[in-house]
Amino acid sequence: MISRTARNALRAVVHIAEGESSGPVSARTLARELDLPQNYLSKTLYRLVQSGVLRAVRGPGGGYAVAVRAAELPLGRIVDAIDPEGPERRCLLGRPECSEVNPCASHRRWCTVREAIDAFFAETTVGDLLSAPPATTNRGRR
Amino acid sequence: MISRTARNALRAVVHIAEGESSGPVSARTLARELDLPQNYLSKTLYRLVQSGVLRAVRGPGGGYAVAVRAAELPLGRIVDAIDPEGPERRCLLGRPECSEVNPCASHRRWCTVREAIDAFFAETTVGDLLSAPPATTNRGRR
DNA sequence: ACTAATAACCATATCATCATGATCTTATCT
DNA sequence: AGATAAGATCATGATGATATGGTTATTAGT
Repeated sequence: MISRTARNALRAVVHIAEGESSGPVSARTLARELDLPQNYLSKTLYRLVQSGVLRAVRGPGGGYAVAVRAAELPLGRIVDAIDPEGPERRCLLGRPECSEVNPCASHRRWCTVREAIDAFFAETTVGDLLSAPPATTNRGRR
Repeated sequence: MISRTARNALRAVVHIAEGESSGPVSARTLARELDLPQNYLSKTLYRLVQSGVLRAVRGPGGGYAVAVRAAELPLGRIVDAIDPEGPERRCLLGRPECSEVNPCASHRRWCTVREAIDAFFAETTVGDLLSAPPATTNRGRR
């Protein structure tokens, strides 16, 4: 569905957004807390910086911070920045000639599914994933 | 979404089902007509035989035939036979603790999407993909 | 029995993704 | 200016999916 790297990116951005008030989060800290290799994560974070999702602050005390308000950051924007090709756009059977004008029999039904997926990534934001950490006491946030 | 191998399997089964009346189709013929490497396809077909989707006939004049009526063969049965793990069942963020009893914020919405996908593969059959080949005259099948 | 067609199987190569380790660049602080 | 913390980048290795080539087993026809 989405690549492993993209899932890591989602986790990272959510984590960064959660610690937003305590200043930028370093790749080192992130790597430890998400249990991911630092350099691999670093590359992912860099792509997010390039695509404008994150802000990078260099030097001591630096790290990464979200560049967009979490509530206005759809998950799709993160996934698009990471997954090279985006989700498969072709016909399920790979029929090249299958399109809106000349749909194969499954095309219509498959489109419905694809639209549900697209809607999810377009409408769910990082903000939706914040807070309410299940196992934590939830003292009147917001 | 589904692996490339699974997509090849779908194409193969559809192709075999389409030529059902002319007897079994050999791997060689299939490979040529689908433009796939024969041995790779062969392995895929074998898995479909093992899972009861296809019937294999050995010896001269042999080949593969569908073992189930196309209209009663959901695409999911083919995909399941090929894709080792099946579709990702975990939380989008990979949170291990995220489940029905303790859903993360995106869980509910994501489930909706997953259900749409599951429904597609459960309800769309090979029969739905047969016939109506766009460029062919469609003389009153059924 | 022999031959040929065909599926079944095995060993290896290729390629993309994922991951690791080392090094370079930039910024802050003293 | 020098030391240090941090991001950016490069080169390489590991892993799994994909693909290839060859070998063996089974069946049909003669």
